Amino acid sequence: MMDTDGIFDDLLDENSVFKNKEMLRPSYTPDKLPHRSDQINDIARILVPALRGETPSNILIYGKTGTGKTVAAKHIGRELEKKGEELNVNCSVIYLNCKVVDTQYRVLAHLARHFNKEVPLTGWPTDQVYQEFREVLDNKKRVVTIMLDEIDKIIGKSGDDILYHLSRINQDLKRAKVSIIGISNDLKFTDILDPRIKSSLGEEDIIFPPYNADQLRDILKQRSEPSIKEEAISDEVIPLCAAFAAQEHGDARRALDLLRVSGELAEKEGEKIKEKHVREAQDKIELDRVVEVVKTLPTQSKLVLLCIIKLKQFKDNDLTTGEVYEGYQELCKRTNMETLTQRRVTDLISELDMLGIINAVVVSKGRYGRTKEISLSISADEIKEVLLDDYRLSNLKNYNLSSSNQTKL
DNA sequence: GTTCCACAGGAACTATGGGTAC
DNA sequence: GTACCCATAGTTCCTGTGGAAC
Repeated sequence: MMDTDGIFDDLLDENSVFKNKEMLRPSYTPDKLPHRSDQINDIARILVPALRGETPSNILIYGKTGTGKTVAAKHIGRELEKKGEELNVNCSVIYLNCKVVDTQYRVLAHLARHFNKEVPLTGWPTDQVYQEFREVLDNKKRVVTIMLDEIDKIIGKSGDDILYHLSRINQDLKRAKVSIIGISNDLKFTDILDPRIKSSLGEEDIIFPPYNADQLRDILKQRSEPSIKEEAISDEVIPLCAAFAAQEHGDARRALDLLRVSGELAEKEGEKIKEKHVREAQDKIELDRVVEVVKTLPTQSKLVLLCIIKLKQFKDNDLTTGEVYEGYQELCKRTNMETLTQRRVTDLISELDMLGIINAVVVSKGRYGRTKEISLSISADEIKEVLLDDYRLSNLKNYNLSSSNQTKL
């Protein structure tokens, strides 16, 4: 008999700080959305013709991540379908995330399948899928609201055509009526839209502004009451989570993540949630984000990053593009990898900068040229481990860049 | 004021691979 | 099955640039 029998019994018996952790996950849609009643009422006012069997105006919803756009849209969608059932009006809402369903063909196929029309994953001409969708949609009287989340992800990716078709589909329909809700993080995405699509799609614009710290506190209170045991949380925790998330452009998702991770850390230590757990959670979330980004970098970017980390071991002040490129060439030779041009490596450095992994500033050193000063903005040790996990880079574990390189530094 | 360095970064192009049309 | 389209990654070529040195 193994002494690990009943391991789950022990863990289940542990004092948990949570009553229902699921309510703190971003995927959970609450019944009430604090501080979004104006936006919800505006959208509802635009959609109410659907309940009378008329076509609602198309809507574009804008707002940064974590401002409640998707949650609000889904909430309204549910309410609309519920009310439609009560009133015996055939009113349906189809939600699509354009980051996942990201081509014209896939969008149309997804819509057709919603009405039980079988469409192969590939093979049909897009026009045929459109025709099939239109026919199945129009076979009875109904009002359909199509929600296209992250709509900016299909713009310019043959997505202009699908938006053009969908925004004009009502002209080809006899019984059914369609309205479109586009949801975007990018306030400027309509700038690159065809003006014809822009005018028909954006009949109504709704903006979701970022939450401030007070509003985030209300949201956290509302979610924490049913999800965290009252005696398991200190008073300062919610205001601190709200303050941290308010600094990150008022992101409610970040605030909820902070609270959930703080709870998990406190639970692991068998304590109630305190300020220190929030601060630890803040670091953990940031590190997890960076680790995730680094893991999914292309190998060449990983090599550039590893080169920067290795060079920084021997140099206190910032590195220049030239130094990094020299070191990078050496690592390429060592790993038998193809060496990219300096032009390309410059771009990779800029990309790493944009991801917040390194900090690269263009500086002029007068007669000694113009370059980028590069420093790390993350903890080198943890990221180095992640990079060396890549089998193509693993033989660089104990390799130091050549002495000629280091003496120059 | 001019020169010069060490790049930055734009533009135009090619190669490649996956999706789409027929 | 094949031709075509398009996005992405990368290259080559080029002009532009801030400021120390002269």
